[in-house]
Amino acid sequence: MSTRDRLVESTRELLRERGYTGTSPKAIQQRADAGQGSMYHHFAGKQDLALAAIERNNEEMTAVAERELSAPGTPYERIEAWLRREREILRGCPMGVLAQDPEIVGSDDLRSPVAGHFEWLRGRLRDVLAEGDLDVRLADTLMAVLQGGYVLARAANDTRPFEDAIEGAVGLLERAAAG
Amino acid sequence: MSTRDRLVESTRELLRERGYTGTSPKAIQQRADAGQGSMYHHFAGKQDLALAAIERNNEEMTAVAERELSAPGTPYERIEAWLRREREILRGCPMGVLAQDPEIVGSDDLRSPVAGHFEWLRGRLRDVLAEGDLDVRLADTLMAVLQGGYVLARAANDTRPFEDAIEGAVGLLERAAAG
DNA sequence: GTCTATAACCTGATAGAC
DNA sequence: GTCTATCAGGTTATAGAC
Repeated sequence: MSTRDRLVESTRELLRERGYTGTSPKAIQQRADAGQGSMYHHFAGKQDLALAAIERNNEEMTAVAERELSAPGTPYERIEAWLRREREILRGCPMGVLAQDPEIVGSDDLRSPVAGHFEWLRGRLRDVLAEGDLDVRLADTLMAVLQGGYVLARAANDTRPFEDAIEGAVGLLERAAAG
Repeated sequence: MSTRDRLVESTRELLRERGYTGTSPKAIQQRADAGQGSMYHHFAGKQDLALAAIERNNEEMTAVAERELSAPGTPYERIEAWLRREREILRGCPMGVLAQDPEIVGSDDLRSPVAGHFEWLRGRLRDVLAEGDLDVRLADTLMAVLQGGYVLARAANDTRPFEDAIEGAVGLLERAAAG
């Protein structure tokens, strides 16, 4: 792995663990085993590093969700599979934690790529919901259950609130899909 | 307002605007128009200030939710009223933003009071759901829709995802309450 | 209760040698 | 590409005078 790649991977890990505000260039360098000069050779600074990390997150997360949402099965089944996918709940959602960081929310340059991922997902979910004759506004409801589930689980330091939130949503959706 | 009270109110504002990690004692002093020595006379440090701010948030938010959930009306109507209450969406939930801050999640001293608020709300919602013969796990689902709605809205810098998430949830809940 | 001084370290970078 | 030196300012306090 190149120094550049190690810097990006270290940034991704640290952004998820500590958020943008809580992540320093120094910590990134240490985790990547790269020097100060090396880091500033490859990237213009902290924001530039974060943008590269967000782009990688976006690529990976989009690929995973697309696989589930375009799999064989009914619209309900595909959405259920996406909702129930195993997640590292207490580590937080790699994109969601960024969407909550005040410094990211306050900067259009940093916020836009995060917003872009959620826009893509919203659109993709709406397609599948429409295919199943379901209310397309449920795209936001279901995405919110996931993001809020992370919030509640991390507050409780327990995965249970996340799991209950998902099961409750699956139950309601099943009813709507059947009806 | 006493210096002490101004310090607590300034801390509440800053925690909501910038999170725990992004809030410095210096910024609190400046907003409260209090000196360094004054702040350290009233509080042991940043964490102590945050604990006082979280406690005030808890008192206020508990009172507001309790009013809605114990109002006259059917269980469905009371939950709908709570879900649809007007909120300052793009400022984020005062408790939710704390539940997402890595430094808070990583410290039991800071996380516990935040967790306590959500536990209270979960219990109160379960009471109302049970009264309406609804699945009590929906307490977490509905709380998650709210928290996740904030996340999506702030990512988009637009209240629409929050509003759609809530409307979708109200629709599903109405169906379940009718069924 | 409030003030100023001091501390030791971190922050996010820039400069220029190698 | 990577290194070390340097920088102005912030961070989270503690100490002791007033």
